[in-house]
Amino acid sequence: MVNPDKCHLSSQASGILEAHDIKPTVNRILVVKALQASDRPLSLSELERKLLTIDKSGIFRALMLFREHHLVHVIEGGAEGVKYELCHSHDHDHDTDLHPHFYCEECQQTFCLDNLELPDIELPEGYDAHSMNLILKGHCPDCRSKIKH
Amino acid sequence: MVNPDKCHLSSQASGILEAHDIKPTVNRILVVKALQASDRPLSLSELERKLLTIDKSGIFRALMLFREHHLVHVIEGGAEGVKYELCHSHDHDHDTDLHPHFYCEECQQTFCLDNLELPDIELPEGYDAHSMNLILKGHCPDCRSKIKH
DNA sequence: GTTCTTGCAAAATATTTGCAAGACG
DNA sequence: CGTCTTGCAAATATTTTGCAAGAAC
Repeated sequence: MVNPDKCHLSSQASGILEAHDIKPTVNRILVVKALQASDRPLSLSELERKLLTIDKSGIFRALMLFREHHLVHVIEGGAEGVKYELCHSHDHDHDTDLHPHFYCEECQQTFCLDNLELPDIELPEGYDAHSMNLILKGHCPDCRSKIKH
Repeated sequence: MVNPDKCHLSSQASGILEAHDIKPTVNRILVVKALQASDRPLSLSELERKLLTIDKSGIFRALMLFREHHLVHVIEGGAEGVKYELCHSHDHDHDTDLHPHFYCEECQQTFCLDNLELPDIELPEGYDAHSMNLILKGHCPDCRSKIKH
């Protein structure tokens, strides 16, 4: 659970990192800010393009660390490999704010459908799930209107 | 829609291929049979390991062709990249038999939950989806019992 | 003979690690 | 000083393509 003492700094990147028990180094702060600045999940290579001062291995290691500490979660599917997105929940031990995503096959962007809930799936006896990855594919509103006209 | 004339051979791999308007070559038949023999989706490298006589590029090209002709669909997420699964529907122009999958983080296998339906997601205005990829992650019944004891 | 299919090699992508130098405390 | 972090280079892994030889029709 979240420790309230750790939260009052959360709007700053370094505060977020500390709240997740991650030492806030310069590079890590930049990675968090890049993720904060985006309204959609970003792949490693997208982050590389935005963070020219950091080597990709550094970005990668930051993301792995963030994932362990439940500061980012991972979205698979769509294309261009795995994408990363900041967790917005205040639960620092689990990924509780997962939501569906939409991958546009035209512009190849992944959108968060964060006002939609993940469905409740009744698993067969014996299965034990702790997370869900749901991606819809098709055309986003922008591309759809461009194609029409 | 399906042409009934094309269907009476469908239990044979070559019949399935023809029903999907794919010329049944030796290699393609082998790929179809490998997929038929599996109760779960297979990745390209898993197919490579099963089909030692065919080069991976050949398997890859067969799968791409099958995908275009809606003979396989693609499951993303889990790990070890993309997996392929035979379509079982008789609709040769769309993927209509999609279902959720379960990825076991212990044995790293992907299971079909083909008795479960994909949920109905109410997309926001403007989005237009034609397919859905839903993967649950956790532990499968086998691994779960092994871990317990 | 023309088109289709295949294997091989290699390119293109993506992910991950080793290691030594430097920063931090 | 000892530990943690970083950049660089390189190893892995995965997917995809070019091309020429051979098969199919």
